[in-house]
Amino acid sequence: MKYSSFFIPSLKEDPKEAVLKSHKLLLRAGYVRQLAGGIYTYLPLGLKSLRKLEDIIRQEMNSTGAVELSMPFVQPLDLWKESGRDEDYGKELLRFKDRQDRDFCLAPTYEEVITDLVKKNVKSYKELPLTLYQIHLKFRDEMRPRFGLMRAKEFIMKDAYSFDADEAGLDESYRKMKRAYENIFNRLGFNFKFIKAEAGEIGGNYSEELMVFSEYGEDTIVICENCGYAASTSEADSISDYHGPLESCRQPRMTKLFTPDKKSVEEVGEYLKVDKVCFAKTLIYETESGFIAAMVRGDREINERKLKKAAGIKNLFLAKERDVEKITGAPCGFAGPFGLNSLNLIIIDEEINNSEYWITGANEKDAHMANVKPGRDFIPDIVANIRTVQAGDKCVRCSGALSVKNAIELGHIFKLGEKYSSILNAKFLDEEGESRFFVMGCYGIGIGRTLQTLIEVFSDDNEINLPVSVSPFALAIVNLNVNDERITAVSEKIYGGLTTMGIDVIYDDRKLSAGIKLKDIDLIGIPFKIVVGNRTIKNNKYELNIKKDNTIETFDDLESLYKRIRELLS
RNA sequence: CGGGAUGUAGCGCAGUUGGUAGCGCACCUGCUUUGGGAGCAGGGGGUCGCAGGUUCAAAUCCUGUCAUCCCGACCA
Repeated sequence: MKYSSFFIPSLKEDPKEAVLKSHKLLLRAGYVRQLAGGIYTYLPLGLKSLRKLEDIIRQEMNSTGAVELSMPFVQPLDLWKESGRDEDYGKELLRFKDRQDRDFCLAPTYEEVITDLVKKNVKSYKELPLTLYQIHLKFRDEMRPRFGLMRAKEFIMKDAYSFDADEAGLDESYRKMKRAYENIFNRLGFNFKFIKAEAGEIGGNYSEELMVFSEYGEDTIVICENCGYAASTSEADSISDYHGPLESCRQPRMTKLFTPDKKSVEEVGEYLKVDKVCFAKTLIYETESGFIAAMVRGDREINERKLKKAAGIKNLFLAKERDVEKITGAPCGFAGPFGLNSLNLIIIDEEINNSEYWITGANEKDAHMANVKPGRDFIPDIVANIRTVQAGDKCVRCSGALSVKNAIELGHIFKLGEKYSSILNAKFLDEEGESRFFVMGCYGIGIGRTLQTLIEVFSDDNEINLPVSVSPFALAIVNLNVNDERITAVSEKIYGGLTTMGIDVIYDDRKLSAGIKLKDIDLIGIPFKIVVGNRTIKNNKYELNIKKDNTIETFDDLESLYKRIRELLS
């Protein structure tokens, strides 16, 4: 491909709408352009890269026996009403009407359509197991799309759906798919991990997320280097810590401390010169069944998901200031676990119960209470693990030190069981002639997000760096001076030679100064580069630049150059 | 949906107390250049996001609205 006839609108400066390195690079290198918030055009370069990524995924999917198809992006809303997800999905499901005034929606996912398809076309256990997949658009009307392709409203996904006769079959399909995912992400060179996850809107019995470690990931996950334990921060558990109480706090009754204008644990700790771990903080939450108080150690955060579960409630948010004042009789910042009005429940973290003599708020302006002892000074209704794991905590499995890392979710695999087949009444006949629901699984990979993550993880601030397998071109030839006949002759000879060899080459034949062309080629991320200029002619040697190692190899003749390239690309 | 920021040439930005809009890069023409974002000369390009209002006069002040981005909530 000649650069002059291709379309690569590269940008010299960072576009102001991008913050994330990978997002800036995608725009600067002419891979994508935004049309509206969360809606992108893939430019030729981005599309080439995307296709290569898709092919890797296709190969691995096909090798598990999965079969590709393509389902409609526009779907009748009736199907969603039937499954009940018309309501469940809420505003993320974009609805509209056709000219006949019939309701339709843009597909945020395809469980309904695939289940309907299989229901109508698969009748016997003899046709199972069956795994179907597709690679194409989904649309979710996100409240806040951001970071380029990382969280877009319209995005490309690989989604696969398995159909089995029973649970054992599902387990096998799931296992195969998980292995395919491992192959895919290993081929891409990612450092990743599967973690157990909440099933969310898709639902089902069991699911795992494929997380790739990256500083800028939107998710935080907890991992144990020692035993391999990994879980999302919202799920992770750690062994309760025990901090012995301060000697000075070991008193037979509570003692009031004067803490003028000191509200946060931070402020009070500094004022009293006491470590944050000696505090127990009390937070008031509003729930569907009234107000509750929750306590964790001063240096910790409450895990609201765990709190909901332990308290048996669904909705939870921090009480408004005015309500806190009503309940505690003091301004925000001085809440303690005793003498609380109109409160339904006090739930405390295990760590609070394990130790004694805490410092808490005194429910009085400018005062805190020391020597507070659970069971003596207040009676908790529930003791449970309601804290968020933090770095340094002890692993629940092996007591090793846990660390907390940011990660990006690139894949999610689910055991759905009979969730959709039962709702949509999708059945087959088993060996005994009995009618049974299909046992399903579903498996997704965010493709655009994966492409951007490759760039995020492997590139530096000014140059995209992609593995050869997904780079838009394998090799670039840069003609430094198209006005020089000798240089052009050599460039074109190499271009012809490599093209004949079937190598995906981009040849920069533009009438521009050398610097611009070199910068552009480096920016767009081509792994190998042959520069042809005066030096080539003078020395009668060919130069091959290997981007990954930042090295240059020189060759006396084209044969040895071609041989080396063939070697590098194999 | 709450909080915040920004909308001026293709891109990045400046524009003071209100007085008829500018810089860099890019673009076009010509010549000279070509191993890391070239030089000289000439040139084109704007409904200052949009709609109202105040004023003799609005990019500038006021009101509304739309868009984009960030934080949060939400979702995965």
